[in-house]
Amino acid sequence: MIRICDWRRRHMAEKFELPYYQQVNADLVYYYSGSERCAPGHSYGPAVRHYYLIHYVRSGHGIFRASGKEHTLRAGQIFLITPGEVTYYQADLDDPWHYSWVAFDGMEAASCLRQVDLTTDSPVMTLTRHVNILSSFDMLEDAKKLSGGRDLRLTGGVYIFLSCLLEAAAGELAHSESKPRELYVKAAIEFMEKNFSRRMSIEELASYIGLNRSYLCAIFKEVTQQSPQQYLIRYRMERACELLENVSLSVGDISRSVGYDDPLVFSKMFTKLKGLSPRDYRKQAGRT
DNA sequence: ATTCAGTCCTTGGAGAGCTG
DNA sequence: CAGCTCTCCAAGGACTGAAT
Repeated sequence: MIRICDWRRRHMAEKFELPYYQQVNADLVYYYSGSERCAPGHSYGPAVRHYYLIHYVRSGHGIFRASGKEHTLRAGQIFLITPGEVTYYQADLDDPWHYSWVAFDGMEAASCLRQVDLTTDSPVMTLTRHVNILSSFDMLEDAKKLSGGRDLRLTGGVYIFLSCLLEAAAGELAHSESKPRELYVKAAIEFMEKNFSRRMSIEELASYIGLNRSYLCAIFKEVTQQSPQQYLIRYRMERACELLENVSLSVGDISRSVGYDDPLVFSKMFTKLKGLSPRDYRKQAGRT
């Protein structure tokens, strides 16, 4: 869901307990963006942000400190600042960086960033392949000049920027030499955990990853000691157990919520894995 | 609504072969 | 040679219709 934002609403939101994006139910919210050719030694922090902030190094060098680690960065690299984290960054004295940034937040922000493996523990990403990151920054700059539809265009710009990152990450994945199997499996798990609530085939999963189905099954089992199907079923049943605690949902409702159109098939699978039927599970949990 | 049986479809895994 | 695709086939999961 896209909602229009402006500084007034954000200001009002800060008066309440929930973050702004949660109050407006927004998946992604644009905060600000820009770019700068830094002077030698120019620095920021140590400081804390309450939103996500991504910098893309266009040229030059600099350092980024977060979570007790220092990263030396060069052109083509990205660094992420996560909400609540104390960070510090500084341009190189001899070859100061020129970078662009975009700040955003929202309920889907963390999920999107996880998909490209940008997290608090892994805040740096190197882009070795050509991507449209620069044009997405240009688009954000153009959007700022609009008189009508500015906020919508800026929010769209955040989506485009993140899609460029995903595109880049996919390119890195395809060309990565560091344990690509684990990366494929990780991507497969993320796909399953996002789509478990609908009908999904392993063929579709393999197609999404860009691998042959048989080969994906082989490496998935090699890494996780279980097949993709087994992983998906177990994940669905764990989610079903959580849903069974909500007595207002029927077994049929839960069945459909975890990707089984047919409650009978769901019940059979649940009984097989958990040793008792969904109804008995709910009874045993004392939630009848 | 539930159960059952028959059928169809999907999956996992093995092995051969291709490619850079 | 590693990484991957393609093909094949057995097993079992999913679906459907009939019976209760």
